Amino acid sequence: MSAARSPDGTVDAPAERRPTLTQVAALAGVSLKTASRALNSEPNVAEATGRRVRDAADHLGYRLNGIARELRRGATSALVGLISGDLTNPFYSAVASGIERELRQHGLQLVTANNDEDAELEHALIDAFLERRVRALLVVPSADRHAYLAIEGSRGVPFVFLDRPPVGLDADVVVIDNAGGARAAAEHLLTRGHRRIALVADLARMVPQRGRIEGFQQAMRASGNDEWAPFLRTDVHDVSSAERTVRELLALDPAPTALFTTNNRLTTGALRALKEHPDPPALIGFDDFDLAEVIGTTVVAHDAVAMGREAARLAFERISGHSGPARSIVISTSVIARGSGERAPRIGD
Amino acid sequence: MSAARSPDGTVDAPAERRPTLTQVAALAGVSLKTASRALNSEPNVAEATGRRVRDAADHLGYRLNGIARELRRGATSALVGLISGDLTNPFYSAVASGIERELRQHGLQLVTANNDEDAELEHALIDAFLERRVRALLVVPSADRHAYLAIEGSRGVPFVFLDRPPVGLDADVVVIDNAGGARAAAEHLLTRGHRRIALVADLARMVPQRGRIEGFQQAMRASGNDEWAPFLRTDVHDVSSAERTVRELLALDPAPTALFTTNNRLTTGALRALKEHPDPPALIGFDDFDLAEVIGTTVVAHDAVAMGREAARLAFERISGHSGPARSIVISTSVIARGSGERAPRIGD
DNA sequence: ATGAAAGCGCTAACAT
DNA sequence: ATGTTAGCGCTTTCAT
Repeated sequence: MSAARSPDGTVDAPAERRPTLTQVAALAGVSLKTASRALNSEPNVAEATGRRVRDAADHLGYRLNGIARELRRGATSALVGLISGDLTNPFYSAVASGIERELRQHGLQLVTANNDEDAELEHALIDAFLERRVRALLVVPSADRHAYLAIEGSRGVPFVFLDRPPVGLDADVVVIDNAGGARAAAEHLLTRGHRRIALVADLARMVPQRGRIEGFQQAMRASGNDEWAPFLRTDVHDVSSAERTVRELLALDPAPTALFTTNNRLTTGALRALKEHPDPPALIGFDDFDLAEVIGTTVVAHDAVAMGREAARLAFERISGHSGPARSIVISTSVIARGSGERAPRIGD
Repeated sequence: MSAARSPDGTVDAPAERRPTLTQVAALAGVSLKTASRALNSEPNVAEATGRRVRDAADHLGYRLNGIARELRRGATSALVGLISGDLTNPFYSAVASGIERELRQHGLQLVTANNDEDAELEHALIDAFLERRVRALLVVPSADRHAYLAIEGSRGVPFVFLDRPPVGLDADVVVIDNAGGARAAAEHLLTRGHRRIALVADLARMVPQRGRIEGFQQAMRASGNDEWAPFLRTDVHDVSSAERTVRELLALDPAPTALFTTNNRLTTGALRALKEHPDPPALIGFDDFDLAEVIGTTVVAHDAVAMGREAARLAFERISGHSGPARSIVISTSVIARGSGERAPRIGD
């Protein structure tokens, strides 16, 4: 090995040029092509020749250059891109994990990027990924329009949209049964006698949120209940504003007897507001979370890892040549009763 | 635009070859190099010429080929690799998020891979990333030896290790003050009068775990307390075995009056075991978590996002040519009292 | 079983 | 302001 470190522990200056296959071949005393064959385990290399080439490569610290290989083989990488919101949100990281595990089965590598929930940045990231010739692109979209991607789809870069359908583009999509889950949550509360039910929702312009709001409203309408209307709050986007919103709701007179929060962030905020409340309202949250069982929070659960896995599966089928109409997979939901959603309204409420 | 979809919504078969810069140049009636200049916003292109080239590119659905560019520019990508455990663990996703945000400042892109806590897979992933000519490699190592990477470091691919120092290799590293945090937690419990303190730790072969165990033991020794010894449990690796272990500890006679769990998974398990316990022991957990405030769990907190950010910073400095001795950054910890760690032992205990 | 030549798509260096 | 030539490091094609 050449000097990786000086005796004093100093890491040497970089910038040595990496050895090339030509150098390996020269050192081994064979032609370029023979060296290539040996290092790629191709047939028709004599045992002894192969050994010589591998020794030379080890000696030089040689590694095949994936960039040159990919260029020669058709300028398409083994990378699949994922563009989503911040991975500290457990929903996105669960999705990413599901994708990653599925891709690995097929020797593909996940590249992630955070769109910061910004449409312009998202567009730029998509461009960057396409320049880098990703094999497929998975997007949890923030942007409102994706028609500009149509020509890419036709060139063999499959797109799969997660959580939110694309706008102006007909592509594979994996979504949650938002309306169904919200309807089930609403019915769960109605069945226990609640009428003044507050709905705390995130940005109403986002399609999944709209689905959850509409599912909730459908259930209310179907039951002939309209006492929820004064307690509708939308465009609550982070934990602290959710906490504030819930405090305000509980200060009303009459106050709601139950809450439905439409994602994990808002549920966290609600739990903060309800902490140490002497007589907390019933609560159901969309999205399951790690400690829900410990806290006793009733949730609308769904399998975010499966969502990622299915999306990766769809993408891989397209990569493998599947063509045909755009497909749509719906991830089902289920209400998991853990106590908070089963609290009845007080007598007379 | 050429047919992206047929009238029936069918996505057409892929495999059309992508247009090249040569074709764009031909269509625009300029030379290859002029087209290159125009699309890269280089100087010395006439306004009108630039427009013509861009129109031609749009018309053909052309995108620069990042692979060819990177080959020509020196076979080094704009990618930085991260190899860590599963991103559904909030610790890893927080680290990834910190890295991602820092890299973005410098136009670098994060590529993630999950080592599944397996040393062989980790080695293979490192090889794959190096073949792909990543600019830097960030590793939360699982493997026991990294000496084989020394020659890479000398070739200008900077390595930064997170959470666990590399073995047999002198490279930049960012770690948590494990011993200090554990010592503080132990003292916190000792101060409140606890003597029979249980320690529930993950795999003892992992360096961060060893640091936490040793910090705890140091504090015990310093206080002259040795009643903790029967309650030491290590190699508890997942939520359900942590739950089981804590149940077993509490069934002992005498039972411990306090617990210290050495990471977020184990704390979750302990919380499950303690749920609905009539007289729970005191509890402090290493790693903060979202709902700790709601549940009232005292923790040893540290900034995992900052850890990622610092690691990315170190890597970027090396990419930018910094050479010099390997550096080591220690992320500090603090005990956040939220109730569970302040419960005193029962009188007489 | 091995080798020579061509070229993937682009940018750098050097004209003009 | 634009064009020409060479070549990044590899794999492919076609010899031998």
